[in-house]
Amino acid sequence: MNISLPERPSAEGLEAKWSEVWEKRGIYRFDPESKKPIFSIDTPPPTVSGSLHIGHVLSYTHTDIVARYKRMLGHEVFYPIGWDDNGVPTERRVQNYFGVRCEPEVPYDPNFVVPSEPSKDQIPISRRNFIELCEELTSKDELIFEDLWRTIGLSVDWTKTYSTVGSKSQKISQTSFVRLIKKGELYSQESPTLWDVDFRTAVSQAELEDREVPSAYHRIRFDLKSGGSVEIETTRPELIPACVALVAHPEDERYSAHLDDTAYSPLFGVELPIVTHPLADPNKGSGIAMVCTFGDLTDVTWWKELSLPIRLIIGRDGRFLPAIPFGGDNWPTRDPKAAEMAYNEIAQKAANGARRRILELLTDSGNLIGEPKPIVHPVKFFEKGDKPLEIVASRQWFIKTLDKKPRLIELGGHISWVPKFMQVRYDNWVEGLNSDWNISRQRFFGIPIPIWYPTDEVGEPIFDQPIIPDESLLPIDPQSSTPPGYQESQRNQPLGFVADPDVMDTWATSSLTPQIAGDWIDNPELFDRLFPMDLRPQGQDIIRTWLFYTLLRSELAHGVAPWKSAIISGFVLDPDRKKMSKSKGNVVTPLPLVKTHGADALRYWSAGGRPGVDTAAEEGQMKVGRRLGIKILNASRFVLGLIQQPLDHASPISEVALSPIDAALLAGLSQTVKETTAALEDYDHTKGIEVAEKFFWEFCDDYLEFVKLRGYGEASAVGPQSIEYGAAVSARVTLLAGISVLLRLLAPYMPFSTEEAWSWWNEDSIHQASWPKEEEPIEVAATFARELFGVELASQEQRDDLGLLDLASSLMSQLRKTKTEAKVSVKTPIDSVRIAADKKRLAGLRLIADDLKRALVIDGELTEEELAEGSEPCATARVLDHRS
RNA sequence: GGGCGCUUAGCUCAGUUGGUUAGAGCGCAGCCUUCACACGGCUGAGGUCGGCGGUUCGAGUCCGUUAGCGCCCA
Repeated sequence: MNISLPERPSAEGLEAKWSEVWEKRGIYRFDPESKKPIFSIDTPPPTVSGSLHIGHVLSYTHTDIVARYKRMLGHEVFYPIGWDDNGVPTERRVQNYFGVRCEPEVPYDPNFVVPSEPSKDQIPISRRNFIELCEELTSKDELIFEDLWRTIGLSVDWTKTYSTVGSKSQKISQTSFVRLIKKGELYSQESPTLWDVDFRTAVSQAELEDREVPSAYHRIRFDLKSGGSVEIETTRPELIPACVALVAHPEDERYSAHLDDTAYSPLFGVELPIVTHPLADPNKGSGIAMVCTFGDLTDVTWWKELSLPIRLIIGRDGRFLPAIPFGGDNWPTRDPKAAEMAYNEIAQKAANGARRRILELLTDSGNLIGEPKPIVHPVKFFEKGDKPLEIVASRQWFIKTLDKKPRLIELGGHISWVPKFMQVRYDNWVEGLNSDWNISRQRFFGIPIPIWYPTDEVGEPIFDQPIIPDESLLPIDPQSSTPPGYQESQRNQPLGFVADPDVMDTWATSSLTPQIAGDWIDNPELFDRLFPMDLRPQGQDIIRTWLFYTLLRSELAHGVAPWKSAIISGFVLDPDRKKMSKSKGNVVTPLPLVKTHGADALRYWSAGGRPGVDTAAEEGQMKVGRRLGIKILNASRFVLGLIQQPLDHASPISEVALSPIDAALLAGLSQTVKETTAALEDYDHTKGIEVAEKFFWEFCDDYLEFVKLRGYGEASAVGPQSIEYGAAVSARVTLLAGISVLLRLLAPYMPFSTEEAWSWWNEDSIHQASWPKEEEPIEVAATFARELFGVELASQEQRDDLGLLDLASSLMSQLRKTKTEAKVSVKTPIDSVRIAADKKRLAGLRLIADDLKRALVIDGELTEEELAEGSEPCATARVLDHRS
């Protein structure tokens, strides 16, 4: 054994030193040729255009702890990482960062240079220029993330990094798209679609959020053909021109007489049937409501189930259309002229402006009854948007989802959820699904939908005959490649073709991370060995998106759940346990913290966060982690330094008896191995470090102090007793076994300080060392005895039948207290100790008395008193105070 | 409105199948210049486990109810 110790151990600079060495040696690289069992991890690709915050450290560290543990356990660990740089967040960041915006009509400018300062008015640039800027910025952002990951010591295989817009992702995503069409699981349809008017794109159910918004009920009178009138209440009077019917509950007798009647919309005079539907709430307002196309999702339901006509008045920019053909087939009205005049007042206006004007007109016409009733109600927003969603009719691609709800819930049950209750979130989400998954996005930076459409004689696309590329052609961008059988000159021409202009929803690609990372298309043999993957770690906020969609795609492509286990992390809260948000300005960024406390310290804090439990970003915990790291270095240095001390023995000796307290320590160590391992097997990393750390501190504070003088042997400067060679060997090999095992137990948590300490006496990385087994402490001690001292251990048992560890701790603590109370140093000798304990403990005492005397400098007599069985041991002592 | 989680020492949390005096770390106080560590060590003071009711020989732990906080869904 070659021991090489630093003068003074330091926790500074370990991150840079070791991450470089690890990378150079490639110790985290996945070896597809390996015969070891594979452990595969489907890591979350972070959105690199988002800001880096401490939450990233928490969950990624949890995953890394698992990866390191499994690696030491003897698995070939598949642990890649990706970047999710696809989609709206990146586009928005590029717009703000460079001061540009994408205008697809603008021609490509190969010489375009962004201004040094982002201009206030966004410069319109071509789609291609825009995408180039997206690529430029994301690759910069990726480096920032990668740097953090390396600094906190994630043991990912950096040769396997992917991006969700990269060509491999594009190939896999488009291949899946094409296969789903062929399987009949993907269809396109012109249908009402939730629409963000600012981003001008469709959004899916998973991207919605309800926000409480102030509004008001307006009571409005509709005339009836038969004479008389009915009154409805609405929060959106501006949609009156889009009204297609009035609806009441089937059992509401107030309106049953009117069912054959026709109503006229105020101002526009459009003829409206009066219909019934169970969703009409008799207790809401007047009990009768107007159905518009479309004000909300209930309107969509009524429109669909009651086969009502469609009257669209809001365009994709959120403004009212310039003109409506009143009096035509679709807009029968008793007064087309008046309708047109009224509509001209709101044409081209946005929703709020139109509402104000309509209310004025209704007041003038006498159709507005009473005062508006202010309310606050939930309104659907795109989670990244600022304006309420509108519903427009447009053509979109959908993945069939609703018909799979029972199967998806069943598959959720095949996954082991950590913690278990997170499964409920998933179940609730699936049960509440109300639409198929719309994956078309009218955006620019993303994976193109790989479809063209033939055009008819006037150049209109024939949507129900999409031109689907052969898989072998993928990946493609239909905007720049020509479909088979066509010339490029036929693009956008009558009897030619057009490309589908849209890109896919980000989730439509990132739901394929197991397939992308595992090289599904190009390396199916490897993919089969990796999939289903062992572990999916992720945040609770994306159960309905990333987790759900990945499960859906796995079912569609493979018919199984994509992972064996899913570990769901909680949120990181600020130090005051408030949710972090940019607007509150309480976002904690990780880099300054790594700088101050070190990577192991941040990891230690992370390890304290249990799965599914929100965790506060507490610097206090990081300081504790820092201290643990330093303790690991110092304790290791001390033990190794002790081993290096010469140890003389008079006559050759071939066998050494393990001292009872040493056997007890090894027994405790074995128990610690057992408990730490069990915790990690359960993905309970918090329990794991708790157990290992507790024993480590006891090892340092009690055991080490207890036996260190014995370990010095005759070289000991303190204590009058002569120490046998064998007793010194016993202490030394036990101490060394202690750090050997404890360093390894702590290695997944504290990779830098354990590696540093390990490197002083080992050639290989601790992260490639074997995870300790329960029987290992004694075995390691025996090996050290043989290798370092040429002796065999007489007894090969690790046992603590008499509770010697506890007894030693308890007696030391009591005697230290005596010295503390006497206000003397620990070195001050003690005279006349009297120890009262039960029979068993007194027997134990005799086995450790010599160490006790040495450790606490007991000069005088040690007397015993026997107590009843079960009594706590009690030490009374007198200090020889030389100062008095 | 429905669902899930949380409520234990000043702070952050642990408490396995209900079983004697409820644990840890931080912080705090006091002590110790101890030859691994002052980026340290030792010792100590802090809580009737949110409220109420019940089951039980016995409840932090089980049941009911209520309040507060957080999250998810509508």
